[in-house]
Amino acid sequence: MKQPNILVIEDDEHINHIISDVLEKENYLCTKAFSGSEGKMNLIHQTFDLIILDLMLPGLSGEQLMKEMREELKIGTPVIVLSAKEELNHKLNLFELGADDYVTKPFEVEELLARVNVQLKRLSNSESASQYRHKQLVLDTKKMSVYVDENELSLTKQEYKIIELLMKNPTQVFTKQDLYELAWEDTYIGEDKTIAVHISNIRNKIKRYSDESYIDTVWGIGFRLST
Amino acid sequence: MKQPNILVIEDDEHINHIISDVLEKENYLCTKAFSGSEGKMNLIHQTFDLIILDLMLPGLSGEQLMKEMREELKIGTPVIVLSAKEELNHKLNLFELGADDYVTKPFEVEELLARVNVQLKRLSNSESASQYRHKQLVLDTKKMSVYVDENELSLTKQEYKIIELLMKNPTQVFTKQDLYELAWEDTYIGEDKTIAVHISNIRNKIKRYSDESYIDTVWGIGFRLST
DNA sequence: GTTTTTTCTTTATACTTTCTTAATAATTTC
DNA sequence: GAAATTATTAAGAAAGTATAAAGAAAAAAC
Repeated sequence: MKQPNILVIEDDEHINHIISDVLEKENYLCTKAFSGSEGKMNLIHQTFDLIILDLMLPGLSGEQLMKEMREELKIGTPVIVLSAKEELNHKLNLFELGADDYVTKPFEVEELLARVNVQLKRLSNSESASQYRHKQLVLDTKKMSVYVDENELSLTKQEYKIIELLMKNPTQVFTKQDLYELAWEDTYIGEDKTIAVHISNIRNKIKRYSDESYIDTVWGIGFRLST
Repeated sequence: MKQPNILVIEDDEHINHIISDVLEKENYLCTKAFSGSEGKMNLIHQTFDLIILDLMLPGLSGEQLMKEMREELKIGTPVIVLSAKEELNHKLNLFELGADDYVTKPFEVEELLARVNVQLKRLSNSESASQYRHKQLVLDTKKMSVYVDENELSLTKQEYKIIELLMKNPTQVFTKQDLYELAWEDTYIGEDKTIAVHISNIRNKIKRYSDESYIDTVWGIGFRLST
C-alpha cells in the first residue's frame, strides 16, 4: 500500500543505479548503499520492506552482512541476494542464512523486478484485509488512515469518520443529518454548517494529491462519493 | 510443524522421481502428478503446502494450470515453476500469474531443495519471532526487554506492555481503550489520563538514547508506532 | 509485619489540535 | 436575477494531549 522502501546494497555504482532506477520507476523508494558496512548502518537506523544484497562487497562481505542481519540485528526483512558466483555452495549457504531469493549475474532487470514484486506482494497480502478502495482513494480501517495513492492524508477524527461512511457506502447519498448522526453519534438539531466546513477541509486535503473530485454535492440533499 | 505436503507436477517420470526422492528424504510428503490435468485434479481434492510445477506438460500446460489455479480455483499455495525455457518472457509472465519462484533446467536438486525450504519456512515462520526491531528500537519478548541500539531501557511492567503492543503491530493505531484493555487486561471505564502519563514516561526514557520519535499521537484516536 | 522503594494513578496546569460558529463569497435552481 | 443552498475563510470555543508532581497502591527489602 504505502510506498515500499527498498535498500540496495551493491558496490558497483553503475549496477546500483540501474537497479535503483528501475525500482523507482515502479514507484518504489530506494536507498543506495555501496559497501557492506554502509548497508548495515542503514539497516540499524531505518526500517525497510526489502533488501537487495550483492555478495562481493568491500569490507563487510554480503555473506557476513546476511549473517549479522539475521542473527545479531534480528531483522527478518526479505532479502534477494545478487551474485556473480554461480557456485552452488554459496547459494545453499545463503539460503540457509535466511536469504529469500538468489539471482545470478548477469541478470535481466526485468527478472529482478519480477522477483522484487513477488517478495513485496507477500507483504501487502498480509495487511490488506481491512481496505476499501475507490479510484486512487484507499481507506484502511485497521490503520485508521486514508491514502491518495501512496500519500497518507492526515485527517482529523471527524473527517475520518465522514470519509469512512462515504467509502463504505459508495453510491449512497448521505444527508447532512445522516452524516451528523452517524459520524458524531449525536442527535441532529438543524446544525449543518459544521458538516459543510468538514467536507470542505477534506476536499482540500485530497486536492493536495489528486486533481480528481472525490466527494460530490447532491443539491438540496447532501453528499456522496463521486462516481 | 506437521509434515509438509508437496505436489510435484512434472511429466518426465525420471525427473519427477528424483525430485520427490530428495524431498522425501527431507521428511516432506510428496504427491506426484504427471500431467497438467492430473495436477489440477489433485489440487481440487487436496490441500498442499507447496506446488512444484513444470511448464512443459502434455494436455493442460503449466502456464494454463498456473492461471486456472490462481484465478479459477483461487488457490494461493506457493508455486515454484520449473522450466527448460530460459526465455525471459515466460518467466515474467509466470511471475505475473502468481508464481513464487522460478528455476530453470538443468538445475541442481540441492538448489531446488533450498528454494523449497525458503517457501516452506515462510509458512512456519509467520508467528514465532521473539525479537522485533523498528529502526533503533528492539523488543525482545523472551527477555521482556526493550533496547535502543544496545542500551536497555528500564521499563516498568505497564510501559513494557504498551510498547510491546505497539511494536508487534506497527502501523496499527491503538485507541486508549485498546491499550488499556490489552495492556491491563481490565475493562475500560473512561479513564484515559493514565495512558497519557505512561506514554509520556516511555517517550522520556527513549529520549535518553535517541533523538527520534518512536510513538506518534493520532489526534482524537490514540497512539501508534512512528512510521 | 513493618518499612522502604518502586510503580501506578490521580490531579493540576500548560499546551496543542480540532470543532464549531459566524461572516462572506460562490454556486445552483427556478 | 433573486432566493436558496453550498463553499470558504477566519477566529473563538471546546476538546484532547503533555508533563510535572503529589498521593495511593503494590512490590520488595528488611
